[in-house]
Amino acid sequence: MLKGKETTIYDIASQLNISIATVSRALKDDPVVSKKTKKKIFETAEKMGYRTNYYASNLRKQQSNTIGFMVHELQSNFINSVLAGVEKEATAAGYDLIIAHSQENYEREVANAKNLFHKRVDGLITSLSFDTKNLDHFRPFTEKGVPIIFFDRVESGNDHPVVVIDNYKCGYQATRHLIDQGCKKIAHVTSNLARNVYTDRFRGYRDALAEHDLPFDDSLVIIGDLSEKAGMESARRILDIHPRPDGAFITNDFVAAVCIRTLKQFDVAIPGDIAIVGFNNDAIGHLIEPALTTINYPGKEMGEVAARSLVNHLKGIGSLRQIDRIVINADLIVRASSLKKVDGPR
Amino acid sequence: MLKGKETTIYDIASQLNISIATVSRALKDDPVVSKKTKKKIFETAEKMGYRTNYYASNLRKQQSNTIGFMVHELQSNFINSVLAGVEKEATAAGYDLIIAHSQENYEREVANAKNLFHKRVDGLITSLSFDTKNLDHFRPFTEKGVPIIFFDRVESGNDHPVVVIDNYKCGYQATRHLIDQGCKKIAHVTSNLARNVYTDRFRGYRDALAEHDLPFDDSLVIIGDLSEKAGMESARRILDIHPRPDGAFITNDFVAAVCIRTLKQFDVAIPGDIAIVGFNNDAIGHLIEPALTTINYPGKEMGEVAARSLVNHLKGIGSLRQIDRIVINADLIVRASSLKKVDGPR
DNA sequence: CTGAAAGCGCTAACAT
DNA sequence: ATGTTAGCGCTTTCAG
Repeated sequence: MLKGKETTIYDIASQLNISIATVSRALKDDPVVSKKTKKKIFETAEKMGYRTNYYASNLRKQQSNTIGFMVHELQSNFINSVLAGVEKEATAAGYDLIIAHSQENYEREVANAKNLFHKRVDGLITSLSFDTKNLDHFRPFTEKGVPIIFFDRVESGNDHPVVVIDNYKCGYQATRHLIDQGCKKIAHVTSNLARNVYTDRFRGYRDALAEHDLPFDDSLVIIGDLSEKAGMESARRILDIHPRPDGAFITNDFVAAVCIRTLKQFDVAIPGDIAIVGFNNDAIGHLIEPALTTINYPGKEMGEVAARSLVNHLKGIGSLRQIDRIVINADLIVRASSLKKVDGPR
Repeated sequence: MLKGKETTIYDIASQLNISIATVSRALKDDPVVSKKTKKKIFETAEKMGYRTNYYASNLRKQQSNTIGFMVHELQSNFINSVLAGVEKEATAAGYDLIIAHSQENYEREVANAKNLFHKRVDGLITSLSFDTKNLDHFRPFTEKGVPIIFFDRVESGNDHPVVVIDNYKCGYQATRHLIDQGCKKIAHVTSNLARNVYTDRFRGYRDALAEHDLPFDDSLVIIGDLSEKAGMESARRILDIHPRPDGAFITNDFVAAVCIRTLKQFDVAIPGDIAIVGFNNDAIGHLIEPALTTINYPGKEMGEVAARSLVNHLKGIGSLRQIDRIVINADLIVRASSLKKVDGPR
């Protein structure tokens, strides 16, 4: 970016003996410029290797054409699906993306938010960290009127639109499915119950139990982070329960996969002894054995919807102000790991 | 970004009755400004809710503080590890990231390159698409002196530094390991042999065979893309070979996992009938059964190294000019899927 | 140590 | 349909 003088609209203008205003207009395809001059301008721009200086343009226009994407973790299948969706829509609409990840850490999230604010993103798409306590760090955005869309892990009761799935329903469905399969004692392996996604799934689990006259038992709820270690520990915790549960609803496919592996090592038959339902529909789900029953959580669609809504708002096509939440479809995918009644494939 | 007037250095200056130059200097912690004025300036900046206008700053300084990250695919474990590494280093050094993905498509890659060039990235980190034919679209960068670092999928014989693993050695190691396990007929499931990563692994495979007096047989080389469908087809191709291979080196863990699943469905014992080695060390590897022997391809480290090298070059600490390639360590991880001689863990 | 002033490249209101 | 011009907010000589 340093070598060789950059061509500017001044260069094009003087080359063609016209004014910079005309060049500027032509370059943005303003219909007010005649076809002929436009053509000349485009040609010489091309010839002279002109490239727009977005810094000058943004400075002048007072907008950044940039969307911030701040998430708790980048190395996650789900988040990456979302990112792919966001990237697709944002690029299509001519927006850049600045990404920041908080490594599940509140302090870092605050720092990232500050940074994105200073970078003057036009809008923000974000999912909260594990231990995010409050939303104060988003206040500057609100004050400047920078729209924020939360997805997946969201905080209830704020003014920002939210893109989510119906976690309650999914939790209910998953548990209900296990009950339908004849499970009487269903463990629930999950994560930080302060986060909406997990509370809602938990409520679904509880209500499904209640509606089918199964007792809720606190000791069946196993909480951990989403690590492999936590998965193995959860499996051991399940093994320590007597009598042993005959079903488990695990709110993360990776953890479910680790659990299944560990349980099998202890000669527990899946689904025979314990039927298992995961969550997310990661690729691992149908590669492990038995194939994992799970909830399909369509990240890419979620990203597309979030980005599209944000972009439309920014462009003045429709507003986010009227929107409280957008709920994306998510469904149960039944595979072998939960099928007690019918024989699974193979 | 529109609501409420932004505070500028002018506001701070007039508030404090000093010049904007001093404010500007203080804000970047220029040692030439006295401690006292600096303190005052920081305080009122904070109080007035000042935020740097990077567009003005970049315009003035003629640099973007932005790094482009252009890859063939965003929904890939490997790429995401790399991205995580790049993001970490770039953020630490105060650079923004613009990401673009080409969906394995040459035309889109060309368009993305053009876009990033126009966005004036200070440097570019990229991995080529499946069918990228030439590097012409990178010429503008070269001409302007914008440094490019290629990783993973690279084109040989260009002037840009490259961050890779020793694919040849890894291919050799993987094959050698299978030979050590007693395999006599080893299939090779891989992808587009025009891409360095796959050619090099292929050469390693061939040479390992040759060195151990095993004949090379063209019909044992199975080429496909990296999809699930391709994985299943590859497995069927293997099954169609008579006599059946007793080993397979598959250059992608996901494809390997699909192959294993499919082979098992046809009652082929892994590793008993066919020993298998994958590539990448994705998480699936140790969740499937048997656990997958693979090559650990450390994406995050690769991203970190690439970004750090680029950043250092941009900051003038060390230059990329002297560097042709940086080779990251990658090693064989032996798990059950290839262990014919010893019994694997369960 | 501080200030004055020029100018980075562009947009848009206002002319013509 | 085209031109003139005033900034957008910052950095950086050059002067003091």
